[in-house]
Formats: sequence, structure tokens, C-alpha cells
Amino acid sequence: LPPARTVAEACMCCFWTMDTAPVCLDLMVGRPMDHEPSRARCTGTRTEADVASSACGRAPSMTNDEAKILEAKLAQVSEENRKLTEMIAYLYGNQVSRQSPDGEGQPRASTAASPTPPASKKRSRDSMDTSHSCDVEISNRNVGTGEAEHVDVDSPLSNGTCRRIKVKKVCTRIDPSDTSLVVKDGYQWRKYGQKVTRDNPSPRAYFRCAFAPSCRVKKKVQRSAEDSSVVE
DNA sequence: CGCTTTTGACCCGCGC
DNA sequence: GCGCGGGTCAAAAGCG
Repeated sequence: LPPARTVAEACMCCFWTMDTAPVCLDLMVGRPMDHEPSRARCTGTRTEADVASSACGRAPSMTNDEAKILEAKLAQVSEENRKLTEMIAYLYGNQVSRQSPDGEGQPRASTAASPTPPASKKRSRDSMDTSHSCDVEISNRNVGTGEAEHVDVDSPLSNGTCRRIKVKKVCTRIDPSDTSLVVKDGYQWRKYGQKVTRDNPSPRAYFRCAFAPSCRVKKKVQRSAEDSSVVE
């Protein structure tokens, strides 16, 4: 099985533009070399890790010219990553710029314990929703049997404007006897709620990204009202 | 013992 | 203004 990846990482890799296909922004600066190769495909270009791995023993016959070319590419990719980091910082309200300089888009859970005081249970919804986030829900990525449906949603921003986001709906077939509503999609989710909705006798489970407390990616999982072996 | 899940209570948007 | 219903919180319970 591939190592479990989190939605936070996926969020760093791909997010949806206002009205077009997803833009891939996998920031590999400073990351160790043991990431799976598929990660590098995301950018469509060679990553720093690729370049570095090539320079670290995988091409023993490399000439000085080749090394210089790779260095130039490395510098170019680093510059691209810097620009992308700035872009993300702008989109996320400068959250990224305050994080560790090693290029990790999301703080590790162990270090992400915010010094901010714990929010009280009675805190207003404004304090939750006015933070800067991508507000993109991703469900059941790569589950294979699912049918994806993208829905554009206008997400209000704190400055009064709206940003068009994508909500992906995916259906997949699971064991009807399985009542856990846990869909193994390769990401780490933490269940934080379950409700019975009016239009469906099956309960709806709410999951949020378990990678970092600051990651606000969420997903909802509910059995189809028509076919209990299908979850949406 | 620490992390995750469960679940009842609460918050808030929306329609009437 | 009020009630409904979806979404979220957080204490308690469960689990490894």
C-alpha cells in the first residue's frame, strides 16, 4: 500500500482556480528524497527532488556541463517554488509565509499546536469561517468506482467578495454491512461528527483533515438514499 | 496513556 | 421573530 497521504498535502499539490482546471503547486523545496515518484508528476516539470536525486549518485557519469544545466534547472525550479509560495501566501492570507522555511505547506501536527488560546465551545461561527482557507472539499480521491461531480460554490471572503470554489462529489461502492462510513481514500481523516439528515435515513459522517489542525479541508460521507451499498 | 470516535448540545443560516 | 435543519464542538467513552 502507498504511504498514507493527507489532504493537506493534496491541498498543497493541487487546488482549484476560479474557473479552470486545477493548478498543481507541489512545493518540494527542502523535502527529503524518499517521497514516492508519483508526487513529482504533479507539477508537470522536474522537481528539485528529481534534480537533486539525479545529482546524488543516479548519474555517476555526469559531466560538468550536465551538472551546470541541472544547477540552472534547480535554480529555476527554486525560483518557481518561491513564486508559488508567494501566490499561496497571498491566497491563504499569508499563512504560508509564517510557516517553516523548509517548504512544507502545512505545519506538522506535532508542531502545529497553536499558541493561540483554545477557542471556547461557544465561540461564534465567524471566528471559524473568516480564517483564510481554500474551503475545498475533496472526497474519495482515487476510489476508482466513483463518479465525480464538480459543483461551483461562491465562497464569501472576509473582505466581502466571493471566490468560486469547487466541491467534488464522488460516489463509491462499499460493503453494505459496513456502518462505519469510513472510506479508505489514502488520506488521513478524523471524524468529528455524525448527523441524520432529513432527506436520507442513513447518517452523514463529517470528516476533517487529520494532517494539521490548521488544515480545514473536510469531507462528508453518506450512504445513497437509493442504494445503501453506495456512499457519496 | 494518548489518540480517536461517539454523541448530545449548541450555533447559525434560512425560510416562513 | 421563530422554528427547522445542517454543521460543529467537546466531554465522555472506546481502543490499542
